Amino acid sequence: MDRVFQALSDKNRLKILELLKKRDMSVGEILENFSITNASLSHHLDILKRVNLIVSERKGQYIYYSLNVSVFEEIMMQISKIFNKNKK
Amino acid sequence: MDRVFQALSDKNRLKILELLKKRDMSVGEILENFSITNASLSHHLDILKRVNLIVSERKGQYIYYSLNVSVFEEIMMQISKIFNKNKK
DNA sequence: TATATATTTAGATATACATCTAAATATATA
DNA sequence: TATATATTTAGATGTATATCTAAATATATA
Repeated sequence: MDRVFQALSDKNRLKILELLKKRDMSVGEILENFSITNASLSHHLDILKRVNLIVSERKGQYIYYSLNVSVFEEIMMQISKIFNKNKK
Repeated sequence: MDRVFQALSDKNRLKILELLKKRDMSVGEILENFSITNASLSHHLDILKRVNLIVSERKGQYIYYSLNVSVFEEIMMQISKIFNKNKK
């Protein structure tokens, strides 16, 4: 769980999630919103992918990224567990 | 928001929250559950306090820490925002 | 095969972070 | 005033992280 929070603890990665909230995007499209290199962006995408916050799918030359909404419930539950007093 | 996630991204700090979920504890009581120095623990408590995840209250010689449940709703809402597609 | 898109690798740099030790400071109690 | 509890400060160390440049690799398309 700490690795998920770690993945969420960077402004640029939160911004990536914000972008993907609106619509699925290719790496190039995502990149337009940042002033970092594609190598750095790939690194951030890798981190988000490793903890299952995003998923990728190739479409022709492009690789499209999207939010992995299915992991959302799990994260909410974990956080809920942390704060729910009087419960195991 | 990234600062909250940053605060949550350390195993020891998550463990502190786990402990305080069960009951309020003094620093000494918390410390018994770790093998770090009191200086390091104070540092972690400071980080959690700065983002309002915990609050402290002096009782005589002791200072008791407890979860700040009121911030819970806010965090859940923020995370919900990140993942809720089709919504601003 | 050449080009476009993306990832990966390697090495470099700078910053942040977790931890320690040791000492100083602060507050409350005996 | 001496002791207990906790925080803070300062300096040190080691590791992790974000970023870069440059090059290599992979996949798909023209």
